[in-house]
Amino acid sequence: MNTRSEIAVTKIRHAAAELLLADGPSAFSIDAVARRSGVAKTTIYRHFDNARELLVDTLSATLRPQPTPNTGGLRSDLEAFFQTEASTRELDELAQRLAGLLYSAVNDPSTNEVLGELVTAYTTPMRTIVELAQSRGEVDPGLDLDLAVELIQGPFLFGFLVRRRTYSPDDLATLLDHIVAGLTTRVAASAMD
Amino acid sequence: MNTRSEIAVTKIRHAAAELLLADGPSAFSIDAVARRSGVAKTTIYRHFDNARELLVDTLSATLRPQPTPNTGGLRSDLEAFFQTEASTRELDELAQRLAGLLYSAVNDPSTNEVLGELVTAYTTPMRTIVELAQSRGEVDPGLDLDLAVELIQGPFLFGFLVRRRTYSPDDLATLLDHIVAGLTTRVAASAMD
Amino acid sequence: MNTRSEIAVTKIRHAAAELLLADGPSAFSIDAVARRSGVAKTTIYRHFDNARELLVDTLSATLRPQPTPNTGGLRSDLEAFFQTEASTRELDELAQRLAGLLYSAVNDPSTNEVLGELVTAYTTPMRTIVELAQSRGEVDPGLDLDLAVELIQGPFLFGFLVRRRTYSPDDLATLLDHIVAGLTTRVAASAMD
Amino acid sequence: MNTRSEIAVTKIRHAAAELLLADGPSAFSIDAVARRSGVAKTTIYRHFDNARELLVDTLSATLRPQPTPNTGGLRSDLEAFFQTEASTRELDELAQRLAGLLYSAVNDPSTNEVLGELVTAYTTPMRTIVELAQSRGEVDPGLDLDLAVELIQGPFLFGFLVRRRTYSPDDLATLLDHIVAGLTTRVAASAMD
DNA sequence: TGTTAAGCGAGACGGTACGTCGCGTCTTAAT
DNA sequence: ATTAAGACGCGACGTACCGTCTCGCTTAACA
Repeated sequence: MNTRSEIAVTKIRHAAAELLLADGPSAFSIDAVARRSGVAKTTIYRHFDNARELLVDTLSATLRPQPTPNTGGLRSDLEAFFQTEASTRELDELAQRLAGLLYSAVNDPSTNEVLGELVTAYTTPMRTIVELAQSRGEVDPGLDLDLAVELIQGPFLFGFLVRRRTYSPDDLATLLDHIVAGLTTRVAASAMD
Repeated sequence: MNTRSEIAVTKIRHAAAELLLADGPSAFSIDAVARRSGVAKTTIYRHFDNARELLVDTLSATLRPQPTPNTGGLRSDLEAFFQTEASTRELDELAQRLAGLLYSAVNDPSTNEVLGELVTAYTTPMRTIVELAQSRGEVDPGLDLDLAVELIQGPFLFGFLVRRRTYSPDDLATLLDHIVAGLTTRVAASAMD
Repeated sequence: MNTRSEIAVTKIRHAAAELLLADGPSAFSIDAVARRSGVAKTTIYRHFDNARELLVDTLSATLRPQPTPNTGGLRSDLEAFFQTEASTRELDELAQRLAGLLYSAVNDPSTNEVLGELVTAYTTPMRTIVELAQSRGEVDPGLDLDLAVELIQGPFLFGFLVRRRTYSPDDLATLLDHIVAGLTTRVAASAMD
Repeated sequence: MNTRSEIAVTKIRHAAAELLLADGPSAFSIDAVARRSGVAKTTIYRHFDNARELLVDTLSATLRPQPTPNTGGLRSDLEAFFQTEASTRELDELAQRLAGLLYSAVNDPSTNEVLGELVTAYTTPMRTIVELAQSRGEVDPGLDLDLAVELIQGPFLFGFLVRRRTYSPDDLATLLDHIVAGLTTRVAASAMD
């Protein structure tokens, strides 16, 4: 398909992504995208309701899910997952995009829906890792997958987004050790509380 | 002290907080603050370098650290900490402020410093909780406090900021169970990696 | 043509002229013109580079050249010209506009060009009067037209702008008598100096 | 007298004159004068009611009257007067100051009074020149001195302020020839008109 | 010789205008 | 019917200057 619309939208998306990644979110504006893409502002607004929507579209386009490792063990799956992750050097850009997305989502319900879909897509590999561990008996099959994802991803999110830190291999190992220990420990029925 | 400056700054801060909490961050602007506070725009700029700075000032003013519980055990300390936290209903506002802060910090170095101080202030109670647990022998005294904080706070941050969820008492208990299990498990020297 | 631009520019010019004539130049500002005209400030700046340019545009729009009398004689031509002129009661306003224009021109090169064009337009009738007198033999055909204009208009400019005076018919007659006498006298070759 | 007030006023005047002459009227402001003079803004306002007053004070301080030549003849007196004048290269600055003064006077009655005094002071030499010519019989003793001054100074004012031109010696001679011719011609009783 | 009041510096205040940028809407003409 | 081109109203941005207003500190003159 090469309709005029599609060509225009493609140009818009390219220009938007370039602006966002090269010059940061403060350089991102409909006017700037129009200038850079050569597409008229009117046309942009025909395809994106407002600036936030284009921003979110662009942000989410740059957040690509990880592949799902399958090494046969929880600990090594997680290592594989986060090592790939940790090898990325565009952590700063990623943080910018993620923060922008969270900020938009928190202030705008429709963006929040987009975020929901993105989170689903993004956490699917992790859910699969946990499900495999559960089927292997490493993890309590009764453990809610959402909770598991939070237990695993949460510490990294905190370090990444709040502390803006990176992990040394030692730190990464320690973190994973404790996360895996927490996950694999069978826990007393919490209904006692 | 009741100098003219201090009166003006107080008025500015009040108006800024009102605007931010009542009408959301999109209603926040220097002009709006000037109008609402009755303080001249010039005066605002005399005390705050730019709009972002006033925004960050306002956001951080509304993020108040938790008290540090001391119940004699890690698990019960955490319960106390998060139950207080969880009982709050202004989670949405808190999320907005936090996301705004993270978003600003990620795009502006000077804001990032402010965030750093805030994080320090905010995580101090949690560090104390962990230190007490270490002195009691519940937690490995060799565990880095930053990592510990990430292991504890991370899952909640993920749930809170990314998933925008609240926890049922059961979920909360399960989460704490696994977190505590992870923390209290002595872990083999990670130098093996 | 009734394009949007032209409508806007017309509104701007009207409001600017009203402000300038009614409340004086100190009441003239882009913001005030925007308020009164109902045209957005942005739009004003789209058509006028800055406040001074709009001011000069407005000042010059209100300076309209005189018609050229042709009575058959220099003296009576001048009488006709200045009687029309002298009958005007908006001398004060005219002085304001003229002084504003001179002041702007003297401090800004681009305004000076505008002034040059205005002066050309404004002195054309007088040049014609002199040329006719030269063709009739009343005035030395070798006399530079610029000098002639200065000789004629200069005294009135001085009285009008510096002295802020008006002329009684007697005074006017005396002035014209001497001016005409000066012009019609054949003068020795000035190369003697 | 070297009271504190006088020292302050002197500093203010110096700074004001420097600013006005060096950087032009657009650089002239109370704040700038305060900065440059080291005198507090408060003190400036204690001695000058407002910015315009200080501006006019400064402008008039830089306009110094010419000496009165006395060569024994009208034509040579005028030559002497205007040659001195014409030799000055600060014509541009003079034009700026004069235009500023006229502009202020035309828009503010109290400034207009100041202008009146300045004009009187400035035209006194010319009045004296004419009076001498009248006593010599060169000029009609019945000619009003104000009119005479306008006839003489007017053409130069026009050329100077409106045309921003300078005169070649030839042009100057021609101008003076015609002016003198106009002045020395006995004119029929103008009551005929 | 002290005391007191005027004048001073320092600088914040409310206010208005400046000129710029981005938003989202609208109109016109070309494709 | 869709697009390009670009003006429009709106409103925030951050800056400069206006003239006013405390404040203490310093002088000078008076008691």
